[in-house]
Amino acid sequence: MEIPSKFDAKGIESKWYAYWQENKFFKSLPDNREPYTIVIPPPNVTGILHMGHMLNNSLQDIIIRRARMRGYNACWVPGTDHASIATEAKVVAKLKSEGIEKSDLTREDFLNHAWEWTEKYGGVILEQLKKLGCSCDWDRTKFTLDPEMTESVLQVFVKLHNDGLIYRGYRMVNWDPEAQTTLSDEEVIYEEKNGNLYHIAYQVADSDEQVIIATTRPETLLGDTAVCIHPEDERYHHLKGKSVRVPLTNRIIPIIEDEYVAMDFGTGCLKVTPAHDQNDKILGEKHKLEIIDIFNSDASLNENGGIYEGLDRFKARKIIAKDLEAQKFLVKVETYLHKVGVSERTKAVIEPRLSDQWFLKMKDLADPAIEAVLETNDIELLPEKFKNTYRHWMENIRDWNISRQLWWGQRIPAYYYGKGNEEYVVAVTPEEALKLAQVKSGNLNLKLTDLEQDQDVLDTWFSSWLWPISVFDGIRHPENEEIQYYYPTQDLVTGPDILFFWVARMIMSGYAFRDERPFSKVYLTGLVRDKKGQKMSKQLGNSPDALKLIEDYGADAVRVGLMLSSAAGNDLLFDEVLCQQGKNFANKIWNAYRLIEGWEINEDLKSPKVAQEALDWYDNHFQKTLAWVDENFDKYRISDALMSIYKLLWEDFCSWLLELIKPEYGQPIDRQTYDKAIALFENNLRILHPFMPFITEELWHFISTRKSEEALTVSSWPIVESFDSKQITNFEFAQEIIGGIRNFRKEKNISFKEGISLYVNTTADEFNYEASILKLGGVNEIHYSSAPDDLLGGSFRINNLEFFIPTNAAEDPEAEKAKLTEELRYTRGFLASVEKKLANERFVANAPAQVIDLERKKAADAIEKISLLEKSLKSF
RNA sequence: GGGUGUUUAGCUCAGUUGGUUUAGAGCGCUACCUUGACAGGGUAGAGGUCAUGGGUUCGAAUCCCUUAACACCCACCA
Repeated sequence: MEIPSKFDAKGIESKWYAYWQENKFFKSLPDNREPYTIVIPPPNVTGILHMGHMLNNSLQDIIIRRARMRGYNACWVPGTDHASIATEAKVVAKLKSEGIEKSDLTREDFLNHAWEWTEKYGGVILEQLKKLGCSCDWDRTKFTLDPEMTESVLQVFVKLHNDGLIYRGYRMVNWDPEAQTTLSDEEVIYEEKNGNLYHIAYQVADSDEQVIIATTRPETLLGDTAVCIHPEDERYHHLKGKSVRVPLTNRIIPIIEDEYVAMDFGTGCLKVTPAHDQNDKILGEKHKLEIIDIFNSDASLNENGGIYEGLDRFKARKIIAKDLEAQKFLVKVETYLHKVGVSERTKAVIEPRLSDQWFLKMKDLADPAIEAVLETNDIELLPEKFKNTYRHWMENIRDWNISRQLWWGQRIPAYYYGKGNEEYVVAVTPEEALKLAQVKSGNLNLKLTDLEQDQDVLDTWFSSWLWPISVFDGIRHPENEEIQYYYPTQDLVTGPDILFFWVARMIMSGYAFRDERPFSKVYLTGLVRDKKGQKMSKQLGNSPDALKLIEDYGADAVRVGLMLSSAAGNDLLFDEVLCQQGKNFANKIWNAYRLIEGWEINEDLKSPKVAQEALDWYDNHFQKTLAWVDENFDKYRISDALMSIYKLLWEDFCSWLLELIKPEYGQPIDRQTYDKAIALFENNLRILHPFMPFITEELWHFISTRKSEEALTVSSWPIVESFDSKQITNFEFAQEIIGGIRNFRKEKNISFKEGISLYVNTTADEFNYEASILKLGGVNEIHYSSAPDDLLGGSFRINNLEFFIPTNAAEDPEAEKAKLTEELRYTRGFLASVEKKLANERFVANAPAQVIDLERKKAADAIEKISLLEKSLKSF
């Protein structure tokens, strides 16, 4: 088959992906091989591929492809997440654009719209992963809202509830007024914002005196139910037991004392609004204060807002500030930099709000998860620095608010049969709930229609924390073959931003529901930033279109581009030039094969010495590199592994090996050299395949006609054999000599085509790779002796050998002399530093013998070189 | 406010338990090469007081402390 002169990535990618799929190479079923399992971090079902996904999934693909080639039963489970708040927000926005309000729809209607949306856009991202080359077992694709997945979630809820770990509580939660739902603490991001600190005067009841209170939120004074001072604050001693009048209202509220108040902040006097602040709520409980909730669910003021009812909170703040000023209650306003919590999804400012929510107790779940990561090393976090972050969060873990006031998600399986706080039951199905309710209430006449299911759904992460188990149906059927075989999985590759959201919770669920770790290694990638170091985001518009990159450069090139500088845990500064580098690399490999393929084979030729030398060296060098690559893989240093393969192919294989075995132009090659070169090239393709699956598969099939079972993707990863490092060192020396010759030619302007002679002051037996030096140095003959004194030419030195090359033209003696003088100066300086060390008695006494010997050898070599240089200089 | 991490060539980063020719790679840069697989190429070269100041040691980019800058995480200070 004729190989095209240009490598066309686009043309071959879909071809090979289809081929892999048709042959079910990515499909995995339990068998007697050892499993190697990765579950994908499920992207949002309606999401589209961005740079973070590309990085993350390229890594997973590289790891799983190598595992497959190493003979493991490799299983990469794909899927998507329903992402309740994000997806619901998108659906609400879409309906709004059509003039439909969510509040006008029934729950059922809304869910129909949501499913329609999901079916339309869902899975787009999975198709995009295929374009990237991801070798997932697509038959296993899961969605967190699949019926089996949902059932698993509900079973877990019921179990945890029955174990007393899930409870219902009237608590202060983070309320997102835009999405109209609560958020977990992790979903709130604190942003530094410039706000105002309003100093407001509260009139002391039955007195002319005022107390000044500083607040950032004047509108909440409508919900004030006390003013608090520190019991030891002498400024306010006389106010103990008195009351104040809330400005703008006629309410009289007590002055209470509590040590919670910081005397040195603001005025040392605090207004207490138990309905709208976590700490105020605690104070309120302690001092049995009234709770006045002043907000509607959209954060507009409710009937408790009096004349301000109906106003949005920010509008109300402005108007109230104005009114306070008009009525002389506003003493002063300072600008104040403080942190404001906003919703991760909607960016709306979070409102602390009291409401009934479901919580999961975390302490008991956390203990085994702490032990696994920090004590037994059952689970390894890479890079290790995340252990500290993990420890801190886990040791201070708080109960998890798992209810969301949304419709898109798993509805909480709690069924109310009465109005009382405890008049509910929890069960996976309504039928089971009914039975339980009949027993609990003692009313056997209860009917299904008497039950009312909780309106809330569960936090998305309450389904994804089961992911490694539920994708193998291990919740519903803990003994099934799949979960027994594939669980625990090997690696989890994800971003550190979801270490708490997801990773930590999966670890907890793993021990809770299977008594075993969910994975053994967590590879935390960095963020993808642009080359200026800014985080890539839609808002900034600095994120390249992932698919366009693949289109422009090819999937292999983009993968290489991403991997070239992405050490674990380090942010990746992405620049398109990296993809160009990847593309150039693909081109290089392509052309390397074109060169070999173009050689005509002559069966009668014997293989030349230079080819034997070179092939032998490369064989050894390949083994050495392979060992290094394996070592880097074991340490999850994927970019280092790639870089050594990159250099192996580009420099060692193309620039050295191929140049050495290349026959003269138009001449045929011998069979032995050709076959060996092909075999070595095949090994190159094997180790490159996980990184660049498409081009390597393409070339693999060009090399010979192969049956499907001989596809590269299911071939084998080479096994490290022993290698002769002496040979490698010897060749490196030959490379230096060749470099010296090339440098010499350049300095003296001697064309490569012009053959030269070489004199060297050593014996032939000490000289390895002679044939290679002859060929790549363009050397006609080597004389193993010093050059005759009267011969015109120039010299250079490698280690303590002196090389001399005769030239026709007389050399510029001054230049030659200057060069020698400079070399001499350097070598003397070097010798001096070594001798200084050796002269130090304590060094000789304390350093290991090896180190001292080495220093002595350095000194001896330097002395020898100095004498060479001095001798040469004398001839001027 | 607390914590963690980073700081090595123009850029992005290695530097493996302190000693391997007075620091390495890739990219970029410079010079030369219309070489027959590849100009998306070849050959060679320049470029670093290892952030700062101190300390430990025979010996420090590597260990300890100070300072500075940056990044991230956590936290209820109105």
